[in-house]
Amino acid sequence: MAAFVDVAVPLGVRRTFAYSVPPHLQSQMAPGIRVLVPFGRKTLTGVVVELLRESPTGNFEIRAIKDALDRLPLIPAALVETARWVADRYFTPAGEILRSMLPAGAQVSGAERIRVTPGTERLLAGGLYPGSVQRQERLLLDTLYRHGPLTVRQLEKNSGQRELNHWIQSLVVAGWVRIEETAGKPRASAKEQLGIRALKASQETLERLTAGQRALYSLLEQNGRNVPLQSALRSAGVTAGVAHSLQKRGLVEIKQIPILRVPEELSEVADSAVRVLTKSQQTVFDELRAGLACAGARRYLLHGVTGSGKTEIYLRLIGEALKSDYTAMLLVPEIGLTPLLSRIAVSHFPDLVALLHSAMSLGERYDQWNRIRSGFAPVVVGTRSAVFAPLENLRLIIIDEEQDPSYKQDESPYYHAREVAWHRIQRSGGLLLLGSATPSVETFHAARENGEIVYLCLPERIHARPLPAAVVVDMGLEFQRYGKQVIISHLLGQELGDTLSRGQQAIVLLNRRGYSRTLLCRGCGHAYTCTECSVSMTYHQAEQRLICHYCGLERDTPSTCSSCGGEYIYFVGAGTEQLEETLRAMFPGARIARLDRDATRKKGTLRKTLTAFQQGRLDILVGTQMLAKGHDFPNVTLVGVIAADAGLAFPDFRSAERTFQLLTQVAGRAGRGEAPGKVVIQSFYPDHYALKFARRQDYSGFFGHEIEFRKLMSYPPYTRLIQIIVSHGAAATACDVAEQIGAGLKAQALRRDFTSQVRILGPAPAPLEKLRGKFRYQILIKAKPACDAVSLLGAAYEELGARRVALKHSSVDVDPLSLM
DNA sequence: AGCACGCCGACT
DNA sequence: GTCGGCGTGCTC
Repeated sequence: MAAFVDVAVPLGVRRTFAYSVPPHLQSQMAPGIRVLVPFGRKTLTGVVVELLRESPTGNFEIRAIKDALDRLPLIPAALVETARWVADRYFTPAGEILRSMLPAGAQVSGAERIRVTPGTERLLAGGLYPGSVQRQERLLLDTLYRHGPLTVRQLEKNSGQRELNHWIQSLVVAGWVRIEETAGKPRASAKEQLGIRALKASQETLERLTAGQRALYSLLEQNGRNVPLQSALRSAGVTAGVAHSLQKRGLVEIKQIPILRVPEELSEVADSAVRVLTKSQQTVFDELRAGLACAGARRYLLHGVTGSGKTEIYLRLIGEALKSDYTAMLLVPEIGLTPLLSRIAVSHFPDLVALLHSAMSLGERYDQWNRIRSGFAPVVVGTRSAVFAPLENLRLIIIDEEQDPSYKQDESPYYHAREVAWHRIQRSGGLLLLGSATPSVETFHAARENGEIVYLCLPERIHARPLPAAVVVDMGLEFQRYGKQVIISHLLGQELGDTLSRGQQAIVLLNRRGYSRTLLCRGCGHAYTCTECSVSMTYHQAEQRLICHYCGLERDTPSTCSSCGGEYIYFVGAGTEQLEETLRAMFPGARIARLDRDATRKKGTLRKTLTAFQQGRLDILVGTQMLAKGHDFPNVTLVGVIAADAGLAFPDFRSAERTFQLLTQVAGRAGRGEAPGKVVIQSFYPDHYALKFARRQDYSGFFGHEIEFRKLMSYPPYTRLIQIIVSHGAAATACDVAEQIGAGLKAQALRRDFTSQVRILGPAPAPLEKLRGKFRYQILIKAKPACDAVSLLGAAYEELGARRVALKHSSVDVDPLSLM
C-alpha cells in the first residue's frame, strides 16, 4: 500500500516527480507499473520508480495519478533499479532509460479532447451562439461543431489559430465546452488474425476429400501447428471456401490467433551444426561452465583471433544456461545487417530466441519484447539497447566484439552496454563474457593488469590456418619513386592483378566516403569548409556536389575559386568513389562493387552486394569500415588498405586503438578459406605503432605501447573522463556558459576537497569547434577511477541551476568513447 | 520534451 | 499601436 509514488516521466529531465495515489489504486502500486500522470497541462505515461510512505514536502502542490496502466509491473523491479543506476552513473534522465527499456510504441500518451457540451451543440445547430462569446471563441466553437471532439493540436490546425489554451480555458469555465480524457492508443500493439490448424482424421474421411481439400489438409498436417489462414490458403493454392468445408467436417480448427510479427532473420536458417571443440576451446569452455555454476558474479574476457571458434563456445554456454533454467543474452555490434552470429544463434535455439535489433519494425520489436517479458523466449540476441531486455533469472550475458563502439550510446541517454550488462550480472549473479579478437584497452587492462576480469585465450585459428602475411607500403617513398600522386601503390596493383588472374577475390578498404576529401585552390590555397561546421566538405562525384559529412549541407562545386578566382581547383585526398574509379580503370575486366554508406543507402543493396561477393559474382569489393566486420568470404586472399593512417589524424586519444582494431579486423578477412591470404597496407606514416603492430597482428605489442601512452597522458583506463560540451549559435554565449560551468565545477571540487582526485580542464574550443551552425566549447573532467566525479558534477549542476546558468546548452557524456 | 511567459523588430 | 520572433523557466 502506497499513498505516494515517485514517477519517472519520459522527458529529458534528470529528476523524478512525486504523485499521490487514489485509494483504489494504492494496492496496485509497485516499481515498474506504468501510470498516467498529469504533467503541467498534459498527461504522460510515467513509470513508478519508488513507493513513498509519506507525502513529500516541497514548494509544490502534489497531484494525483490518473490511472495505472498495468496490474503487474511491466518492467521488472530489478530493471527499474538498473534504470536508476544508469541514470545515476551516466548523469542522464531515468525516464529516458525506462523508455528505452519498453518496446518503442508501447508508450501511451494520454490525449485530451475538447468537445462542445450538448446544450451548446443544440444552440450551434440552430445557428446561434452562446451569449457573450468573443470572435476567437466563436471560431473555436464552429470548428468543434463541424469536426466533433478534437485534441488541442487538431483544433489548432483546423481553426488556423495558435495559443488556444487561454480561450479553451475560458470556454470551459463558462461551461460551453468540456475536456474529456481518452487513454490514447499505443502506436504498436498485439496483432491478431485467423489461424488454421489440422485436427486428427480417419483414413476414410481423408479419402473422400476433394483434391483442393486434400492439398490444404496435408499441408496443415505436415506443419502440425497453427498457421495464418491466409498464408496456408496461398501455399495450398485454394480459396477460403475449401478451408470452411474442412472446418465443417471437423478436420481443421480455425480461430483467432495472436500473430507474431517475426523478423525475417528469425525464419532464416543458418549453418548451426554442432562442431567438436578443439582442445583449447574445450579448456576455455570448461572454465566458463564452472564459472556459470558458481554463486556470485564473474567477468571473463575471451580473447581469440577471428576464426578461432568463439561462436561455438558462446552457443554451448547459452545451452548450459538454458539447461539450468536460466536465461541468457547475446549482444552483437550494430552494423547494417544482422550479423552472422545472430543468425547462427537463432538457428541453434529455434523458438527460444528473441531478436532485438535496431533495424526492426515497431511491431516486430513489440512482439519480440513481449515474448521475452512473458518468458517464452529465454534467449535474447540483439544490439546495444537489448541489454535492457526484461529477462528474469538472467545468469549469462555474452558481448561479442566487446570493443565495438556501437555499444556506447553517444547521445542522451548515454550509457555503455558493457557496463550496464556488468551491473545486471552483479545484481543477478552469473557470468559476463566479453569476446574479442582485439579487446578494448580498458578491458584488456582490467584482465591482464588488474585481475578484475578473468583472461581466457583462444590462441590459434581453427584448422591451424596461418594468419595472412602483411606488408606496409611507405607512400612517401612511392611518391618519390613514381612522381605523381597515386592511390594504388605499385605493389598493391601487382598483387591485385595476381589475385584476379588466380580467380580469387580482393577487398580494398579506404575509410573515407565520397570522391575526394575536399577541394583546394592551387592558386591561393583556399579550402572548401562547411559554413555550419568546422570541417572541410567532401566532394561527391555522383551528385557532383560538395557535401558536409557532419551536417549534410550541400553546395555546388565551384568551377573557379570563390576566394581568388583562380581556375585550378584540385581534389585532395581520395575517397571510395575515386578509388573505385581508379580500380575500374586499372582492371577493366574485373567485376568491382563499392560498399559504403552512400552506395548502400537503398535498402537491400548491402545484402545484395555482400551476397554477390560471397557467391563469387564480384572480384573486388571496395569500401569503408563497413566491409571490415563479421563476414566470412572464403575466396578472399588479398586485402588492401588505402590511407591506413586516415584515422590517426583525428585529434582523439583513441584514434590509435581504433586504427589498430580496424586494420586487424580487415586483415582478418584475408585467407579464411584454403588459400593463404595477403595484406597490403598503404600509409604515409609506416612507422606508426598502430600500423606496425597491426601488420604483425601483435595485440599484446600494441597494448604494451598504447597503455604507456594512456598512463603518460592520464587517459582511460588510468583516468575516468567526463566530457561536457556547451554549444550555442553565438560563440560568445557558448564560451560564457562554459566558463561558468567550469568555474562552478572547480569551486565544487575545492569545497569537497576533491582537488587531488579530479582535474578540470578547460573550457576550450572543442576539437569540432563548430557543428551544425553551433559553436562548441569543451570542459573535460579527468578523475581518478575510484572517485565519484558524477556526484561532484551533480552538486555543481544543482548550484549552477539555482544561479540561472543556462545548463540546457550543455551536454554531459560520462566515459566518452571519443572526445570529438 | 512541450508549452507558457516575456521582451524587442516589421507591419495593418 | 500590434503581431510574432525565440530566449528562458517549469512541470510533482
